[in-house]
Amino acid sequence: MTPLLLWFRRDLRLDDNPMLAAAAATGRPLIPVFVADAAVTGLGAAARWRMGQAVQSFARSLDARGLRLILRRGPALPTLLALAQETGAGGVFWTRLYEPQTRDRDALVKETLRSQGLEAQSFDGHTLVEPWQLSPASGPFYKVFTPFWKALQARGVPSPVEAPARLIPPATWPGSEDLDAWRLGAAMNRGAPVLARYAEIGEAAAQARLARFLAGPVDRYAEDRDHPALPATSGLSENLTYGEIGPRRIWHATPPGPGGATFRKELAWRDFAHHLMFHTPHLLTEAWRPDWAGFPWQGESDVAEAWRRAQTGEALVDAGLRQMYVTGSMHNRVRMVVASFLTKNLITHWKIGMDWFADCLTDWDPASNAMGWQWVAGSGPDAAPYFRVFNPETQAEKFDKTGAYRRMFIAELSPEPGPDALAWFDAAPRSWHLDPRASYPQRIVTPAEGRARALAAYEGFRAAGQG
DNA sequence: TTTTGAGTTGTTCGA
DNA sequence: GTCGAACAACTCAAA
Repeated sequence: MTPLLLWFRRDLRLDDNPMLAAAAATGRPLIPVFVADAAVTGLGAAARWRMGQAVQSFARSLDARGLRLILRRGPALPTLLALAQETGAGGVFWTRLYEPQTRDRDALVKETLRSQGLEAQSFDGHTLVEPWQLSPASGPFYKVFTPFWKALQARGVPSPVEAPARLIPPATWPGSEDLDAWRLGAAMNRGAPVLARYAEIGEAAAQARLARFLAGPVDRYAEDRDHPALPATSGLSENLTYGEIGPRRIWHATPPGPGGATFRKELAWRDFAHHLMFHTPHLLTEAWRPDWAGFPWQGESDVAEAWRRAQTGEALVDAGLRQMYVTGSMHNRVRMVVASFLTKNLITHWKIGMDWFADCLTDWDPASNAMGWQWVAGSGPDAAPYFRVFNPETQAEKFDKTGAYRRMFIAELSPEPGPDALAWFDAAPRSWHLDPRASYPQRIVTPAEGRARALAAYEGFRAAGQG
């Protein structure tokens, strides 16, 4: 009975973890390991900080079950091979992920381990269903959400598996590195203590979040989810990102009725993004529609910088960008508004916006973000038509009528700014020279100008016979 | 094989 | 204030 290495990546949970359940069922000693390779060190600042928190929390919950999380730095393959040698492990188990680089890495790991006589087994559980399990009769994968959604419901979502009752430790533990020495939060500078006020870290916190959502907000989810000042959403994307909770656990916990159904649909969107990324990996890096490759997006500019610094003078846009900088998250509706503003009103490349999201979001997920940005920009699957330009004023009037959300995050708009608005001045770089007493900036572009600019750009592109 | 209905999230304008 | 149409044309999925 040689030990098994459990290579944890984004499945940092005991519950609803098919890999862990399968490993426990073997009755063999288990050695959990987390490897900080380029997939970790290459994360954006906020996500890297948050990953460190997730790892720390998971290490504690393994401790409580008599196991340890062994930490190692370096490229995954040699690190795992060395650890297997060191511990006499007979194999490695892990939960599958679907980014192209990750798939390449994991395929090589699997092949190499097996060629050296070690077991290598991967498991599902990161998504509701595997990206290849749903397909239309007419082709290999879905390109439109609604048929995907119908097919998902028809197929059904596997039940979550319970946390294993018994986990067997090895006779001796290999050495582990020190998480603090990895300095995963280093790039956050002043932002880390601010983010820490908002983050809800670890499996227990994720379960509590789900329970809180199910105890109230879910019933009004369909009506309230678009209003960013309301506590109407689950906030679980942060935890799903690190696998602190499993999507199948969430799916099966939600009630029937319109609130639950609308919420499950959002979970299905997460799966749809993974489905698209799996079948068309260029979703992450290039215009998904090839005919959009030549669209005249602007690159870096003063207006792009003003957008990042939440100084566009458009209150709903700035509020969203400040919410993201301060809390590591942004309300879904506002994500669309800020993305539309950047890509359409400012004709700036969606990758510039996506890169900023990657740096700021604690719920950063490449599939969901690439799909979302390309959807807004018009270059993506099932994309918004070019004439669909969000008017930030109209959106604010519709979804933040009282201005509560805008005042919540913009100190200059409130005589007595609250803690969320002030937090931005604590978190943002000193080099931005921010002053809470300064007056709120003028608009860098009015909604009318922005709309005209966007429509003209798209019209020109179409007239040039490319769009 | 061909046909047909449908497609996350909007805005504006004019009746 | 409310409502429907226009804003394009195309691709996708399923019958």
